[in-house]
Amino acid sequence: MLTGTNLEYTKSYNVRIVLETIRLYGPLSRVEIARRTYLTAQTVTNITRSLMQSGMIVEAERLQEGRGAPSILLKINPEGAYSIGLDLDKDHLTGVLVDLLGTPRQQIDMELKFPSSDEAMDILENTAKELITREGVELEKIWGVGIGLPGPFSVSDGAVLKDVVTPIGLPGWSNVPVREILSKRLSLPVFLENNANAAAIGELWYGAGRHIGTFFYVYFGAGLGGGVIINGQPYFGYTGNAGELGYYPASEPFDQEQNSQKPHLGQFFRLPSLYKKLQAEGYEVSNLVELEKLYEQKNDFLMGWIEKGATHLAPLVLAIEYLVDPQAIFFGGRLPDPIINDLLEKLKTILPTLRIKEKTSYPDLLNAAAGAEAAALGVATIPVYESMAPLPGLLMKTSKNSYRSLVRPVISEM
Amino acid sequence: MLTGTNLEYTKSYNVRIVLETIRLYGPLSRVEIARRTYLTAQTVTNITRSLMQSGMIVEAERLQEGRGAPSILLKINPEGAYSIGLDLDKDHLTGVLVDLLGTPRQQIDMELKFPSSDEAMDILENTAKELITREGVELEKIWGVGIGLPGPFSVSDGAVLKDVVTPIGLPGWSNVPVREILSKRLSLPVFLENNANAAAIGELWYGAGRHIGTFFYVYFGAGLGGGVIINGQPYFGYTGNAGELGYYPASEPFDQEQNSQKPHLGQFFRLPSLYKKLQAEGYEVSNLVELEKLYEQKNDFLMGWIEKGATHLAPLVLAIEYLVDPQAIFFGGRLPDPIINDLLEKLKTILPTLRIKEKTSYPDLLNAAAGAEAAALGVATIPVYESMAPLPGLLMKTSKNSYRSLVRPVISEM
DNA sequence: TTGATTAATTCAAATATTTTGATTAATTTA
DNA sequence: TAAATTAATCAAAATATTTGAATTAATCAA
Repeated sequence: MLTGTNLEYTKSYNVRIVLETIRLYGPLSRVEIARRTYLTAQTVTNITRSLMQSGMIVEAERLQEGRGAPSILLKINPEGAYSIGLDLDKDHLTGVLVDLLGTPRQQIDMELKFPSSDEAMDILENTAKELITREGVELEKIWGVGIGLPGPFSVSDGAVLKDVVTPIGLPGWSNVPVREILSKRLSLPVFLENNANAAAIGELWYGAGRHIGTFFYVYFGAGLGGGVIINGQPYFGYTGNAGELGYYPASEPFDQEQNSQKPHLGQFFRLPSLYKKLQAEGYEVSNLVELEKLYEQKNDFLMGWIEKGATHLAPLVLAIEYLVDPQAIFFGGRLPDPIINDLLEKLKTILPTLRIKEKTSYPDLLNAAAGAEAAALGVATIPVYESMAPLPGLLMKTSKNSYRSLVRPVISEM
Repeated sequence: MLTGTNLEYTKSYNVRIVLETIRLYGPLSRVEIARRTYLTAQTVTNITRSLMQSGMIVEAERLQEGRGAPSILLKINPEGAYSIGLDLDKDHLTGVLVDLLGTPRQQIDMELKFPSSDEAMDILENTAKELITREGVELEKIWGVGIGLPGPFSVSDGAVLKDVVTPIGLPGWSNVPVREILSKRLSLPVFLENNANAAAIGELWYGAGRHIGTFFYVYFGAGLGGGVIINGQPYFGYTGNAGELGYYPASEPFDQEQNSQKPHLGQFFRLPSLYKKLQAEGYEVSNLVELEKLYEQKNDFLMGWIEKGATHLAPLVLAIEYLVDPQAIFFGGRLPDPIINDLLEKLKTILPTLRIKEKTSYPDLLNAAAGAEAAALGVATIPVYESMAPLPGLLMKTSKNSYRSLVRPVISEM
């Protein structure tokens, strides 16, 4: 898979480069795009012409500054395409329909309790269809459906593309061909991703990651997950579980129920487990709104939980710092914003006590842009990312040009 | 830095793809190269013609199998180019001159004691010149000089390209323009790299990494370092210190002298510190040969040291497994081979006790191909890598096409 | 008001590289 | 010995970018 390239591939790549430049820095004039991409103005004219014909971009106002002909600004057409994201976890489903700029147009939330794979397929299908109906958009304009599932996955054959999944967090699921089932039922391209990676991709494409190329994303879902973005590209690891820090061993057990398993970090951040502990203390908390309310009351037990969480997270954050050396570490997902912020503050005081002082800069610890629906927005960006991002693999003559295809795939003897 | 591409870039990339295909799988016929790269036979003919003219490849024997015209096999010409690697550490210098196939032609070893930057510049210059004289090769055929220094580096301005360095491990060094000084004195391109990254690049280019795209390299030098290879590309991290696990905090202090610093893993694996401990126990050991001899005697104290080392390394190896998820973790550098092997065996028994059982495959723990001179061979490959590797950045219209340039560089507002 | 200047965009031709189709050469097979 | 097969190459076609000139639309200065 060490393949050459040609003009044809060059073109499709340049189209995406132009599109991405407009998306990130637009509205921009053709000449300005040429200046930034080092393409010629003529090439940009050619490319933008076809992009306008396909409705992906539109001309905006003229910009008059100084002498000469005023430039015509180009911008992404939000209605140029749509995408659907469905984030499924042990205890809930969030579905969103977004436009080309990532703006949510429709959203559906649902409480669940460990759905079986058959139940889940029906729920996912119906939610997608309901979103499309509500927005009243024709099927051709929808680029695809991204589906988020809780990682890690048990990958039986080492396949990088996870079409058939066995999510460890969803009991009873075993080698479910999610992609095949739903793409057939919905007549749309379907992409599967673990929700931590999805949240990271969302942050990369629409959030602060637009201007940060290398970051780690710590995702609070039903448990604890992680996603890695390296040089502007999602990084999945050899088995597809890179960044999965939920099962990192901990020194003490956190969860009485799950004492069959060795103690690990994900146990601590399991929301149902936190609710149960709070209920044992006499606080009636069973959802995020109530949790945030309790936090606003500066509840002692909750404060202690956050402090303890930061203490347990710190060594792993340090390992991320030393091993991955990212520009930033984002924290996001299904915890109330103020609680994440508090956790970050506490981490920021703990980390310096652990570090051996020698570097001049350390990764920023940041609260992720999208809130509780981060994963849903994240998976919704995958079809868009797949169609729009200037993936380096596009320049090579390989048949698979997925966002999951590697820059230089593992070399195999032929 | 989101740049387009064109035919010119396409060509230089295809040239490297052909070269790399021959290097990895050669000798190969033109048609076979075409089949593997998805280029046409005609294109391969054109490219190989110019590669033969520049002396990088040569025709080998004809291969007669079955009907049709026998194919003419092509292979890398070892004498097509040479490269020099100089690995400097706190206590030694290793210099090698290698040919295009990475075969060492000349080697120089030297014991040192914390050389000042001025002393080091002289030693490096003289060693390079001596290597060239001994081999008797003309300067034009030498693609460059790679210089390995102990990481981590203090990067004052966040520059990714480390032309001016302040290695923390070499006291007295401060913002030394190593690249400028030595490229002037030697009239050759000079590349700087920390020796763990260099060893990893060496393993990638000439070792087992030829067929493993994503791996971590744990490097035993004067202290403990690490290098990361992701999808066949060296990964450096945002500050250039990715994989630097030497300063990861440890639970107990290992080194009485350095008790001013907080305890960290690098202290444990410091060779001088081990020698001192052994001497305190009454064993006269002060170099690698004597250390290996002691190991062959199954010395109790040394065995205990290895066991303890494995115990302290295990949680970090697990973090690599969870965060980076590589196909393999290599262990190499300046520890005798049998000791590394022993350490690996012990790690392999400790790790399963730490893991929460849920994955079907784990990274292979492997002894690196090159021995004590891994870092020197590694830095020697950098000029070759820079000239030959099909770096994805080559396809983009950026001025800097170094092996350190990113696939999709950090996006900056213009 | 008008012509000169400036800058954005586009048309048309040139350029460079890959691809396509045909040709030549070398070997095996019947 | 002729047909079949495969490797390698020649020559022409195809395709995208680049180059250079032309067009368009604004400002500036007399």
